[in-house]
Amino acid sequence: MSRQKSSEETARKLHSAALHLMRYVRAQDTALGVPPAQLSALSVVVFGGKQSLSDLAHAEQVRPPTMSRIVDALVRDGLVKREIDKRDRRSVVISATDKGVRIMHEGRSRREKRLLELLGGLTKDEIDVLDQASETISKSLAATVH
Amino acid sequence: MSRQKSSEETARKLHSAALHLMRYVRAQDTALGVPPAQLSALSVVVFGGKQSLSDLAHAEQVRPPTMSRIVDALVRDGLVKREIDKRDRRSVVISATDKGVRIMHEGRSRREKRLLELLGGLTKDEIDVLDQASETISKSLAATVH
DNA sequence: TGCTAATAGTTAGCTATGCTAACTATGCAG
DNA sequence: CTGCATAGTTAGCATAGCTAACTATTAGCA
Repeated sequence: MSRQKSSEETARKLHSAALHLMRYVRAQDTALGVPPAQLSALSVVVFGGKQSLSDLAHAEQVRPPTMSRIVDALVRDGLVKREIDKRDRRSVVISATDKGVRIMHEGRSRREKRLLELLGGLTKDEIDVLDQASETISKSLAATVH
Repeated sequence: MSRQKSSEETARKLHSAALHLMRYVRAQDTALGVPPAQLSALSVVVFGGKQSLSDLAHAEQVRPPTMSRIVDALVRDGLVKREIDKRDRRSVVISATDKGVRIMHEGRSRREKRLLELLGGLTKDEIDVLDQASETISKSLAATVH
């Protein structure tokens, strides 16, 4: 029987757990040799498909000039392609190259492997609790429009 | 009745939930006017007490030159004090000023308020699941030495 | 004791990443 | 066709990460 926890205490523990978990998985990314902002933008393009620079900037919560420069670096390193939209020549369409897709999949696999190592020492019940908690968080965040 | 989930799926969901949760709470920090690396270092000093620059760099997982510059900015803005250690004059001791403590407490309160808003829409059972999940993650991370 | 090695920080200089302001090019409304 | 709106880029600033090289201090030991 679990005693009643205060929401305040749960909020603090949740914050700490999420903070350290992200720090733990992000450590894997350095092996790819792609800096964090570029890697994050690349993941949006690889898993979300080709899109405009504005859309990409919005998805990553940065301003267009910041994303423009991140795309510069990704193009320079051959991870994405930048093309003018034929229907609106002001707009550019960013899409992943084969190399970009390959690197992103390697990155995802590394991060998942790292997380699976962590889950490896847990019981089925504990994993089920993590699964439910993840659902709850995602659902709450989706409901809180921002 | 929950069906059997694969660990792979849980790992992906957990990663996504933690990523978006951190993005959500971090958005509160901009109101403080203290950049992210400085705010994070300040929290270590405020909640962990006075310590050397090396200890601080280690806690934040950055190199000493990086932390030296972050401390420069915090000293410039009057949030921490930098003093020479009397017992080892090579070493410096970083401690929070009253202003640093005040700002950090305000930041923590903002983040917690934000998280509590999120937890506010949940049932007691759902919060209990989040509490257990947080415990499990923290325990696993502590057990995995790195 | 006095030389040598180790340790703690800083400085210099590079890259990356965030911003705003100001600009160019294109599209749209009338 | 004129004028405003929109998409992106350029320029310039601040922050934050790194390594290499430096200074100052301490510790080890022959």
